[in-house]
Amino acid sequence: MNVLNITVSHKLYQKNPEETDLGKRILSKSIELMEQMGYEQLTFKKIATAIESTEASVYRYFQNKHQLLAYLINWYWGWLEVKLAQEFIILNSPENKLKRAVQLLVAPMDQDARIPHINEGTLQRIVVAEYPKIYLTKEVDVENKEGYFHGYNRICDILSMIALQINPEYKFPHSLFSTIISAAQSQQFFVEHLPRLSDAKAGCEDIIDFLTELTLKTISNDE
Amino acid sequence: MNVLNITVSHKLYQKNPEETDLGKRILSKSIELMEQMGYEQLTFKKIATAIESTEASVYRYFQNKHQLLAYLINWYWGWLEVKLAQEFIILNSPENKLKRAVQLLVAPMDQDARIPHINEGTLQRIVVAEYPKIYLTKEVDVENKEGYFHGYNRICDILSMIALQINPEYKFPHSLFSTIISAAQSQQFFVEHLPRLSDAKAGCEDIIDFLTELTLKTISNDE
DNA sequence: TATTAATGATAGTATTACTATTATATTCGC
DNA sequence: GCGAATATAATAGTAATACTATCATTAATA
Repeated sequence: MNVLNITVSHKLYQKNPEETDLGKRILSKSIELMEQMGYEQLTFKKIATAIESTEASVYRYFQNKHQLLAYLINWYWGWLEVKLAQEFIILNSPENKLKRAVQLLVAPMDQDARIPHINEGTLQRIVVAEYPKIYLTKEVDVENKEGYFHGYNRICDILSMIALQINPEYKFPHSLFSTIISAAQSQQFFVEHLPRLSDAKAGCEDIIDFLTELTLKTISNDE
Repeated sequence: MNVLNITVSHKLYQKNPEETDLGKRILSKSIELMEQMGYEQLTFKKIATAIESTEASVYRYFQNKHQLLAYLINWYWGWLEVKLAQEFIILNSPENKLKRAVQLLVAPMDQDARIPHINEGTLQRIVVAEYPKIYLTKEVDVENKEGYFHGYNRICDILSMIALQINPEYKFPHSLFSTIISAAQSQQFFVEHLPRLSDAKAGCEDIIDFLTELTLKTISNDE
């Protein structure tokens, strides 16, 4: 029994994969394969073969690979929002909340035993490696209306509100946090693959320091 | 006669498109079509038809669409480096250099009449809409060795050096400028397509203000 | 003029991204 | 326990894509 249930907009699937055993196996195997071979190389045929089902069955759950990726990524942001809410219960100052948010964005995720069909750590690596692909398309405006980017928008709103508690005069909180969140992803990628674009050493500490300092200095109102 | 010539690593083409008339027509039409229909929808067949040539001829210049995109984007960074160098001749303070760099990243580009086969403004919009696609692949490590990301690395190095003149103690200059450059692109995209992720109004002024303040506050060493 | 290089014309292949159809197995209301 | 609905499997097929290969033609060049 799932105590916790991340809800993803019904525009992001044809048939809810969380409701059936086959659906969960599709999610589980998609995450595993996408991390291994990358978005481009993954096909519905490969997923189907790996779970001993058929291409047509996978298509009943997701219109196409793009929708599947959007589903997974929205699931991730939904889950991150739940994590943030849990953490914020015991954090009082907005500074500490923002610091913790940065840590959650960058530190490797543990698997949540209540949700065995989603490996959160692997999913996080998928987000790092594939995230911009869901919005850098010509369909972005239509898909935005359908809620494809809802999860990301919400995280960005939440962190913006906290920043405004520190400095109500700050003019660009949404720009700042869309930048911070995207830098959290890309710095992880750069450390591993394009190290000249980062000063961080392997491990997440340097990235956390960089982003925390960037955030707090930027929203401070001392001149 | 080209006074100015942007050099792109020979790993980024099969046959140098700048050296022939057909090559230049391929570049020119690729830029036009990619901006119109987006990277995913573009095919070598469509380029060939549009310039009244053949698919096989386009393949003689570029191995595949990915290499073509990498070529165009490297051309853009090479060209931006030339622009920066020109501007820095008359700018003396590192602060003013960084401010001007941010403006160049975000403000729409004018067409350079000396290079009629490259529309710099259109190319800039391609970079905004497609840039992360060249490194978010499983081939990133191999392609990095082949110099696919050289142009970006160089811009990032140059700006890092300038920042260190302002504050030699700053620990994360490369991380900062890879973040700033990527934010320059993504904020332009968000303003147009995902406005909840930005506070900027249409036009480039707000984005420039946001990025300039972010940069200067972050590298300042007053606490 | 002979040679070479560049391009055009055409054809072909393997893979991908689907759609359609029918058969079988399972579940559910009654 | 039966019929109906639903989910999945099995199979086939199609249009488009991303190439590769071959050969003919044209232009440049020595």
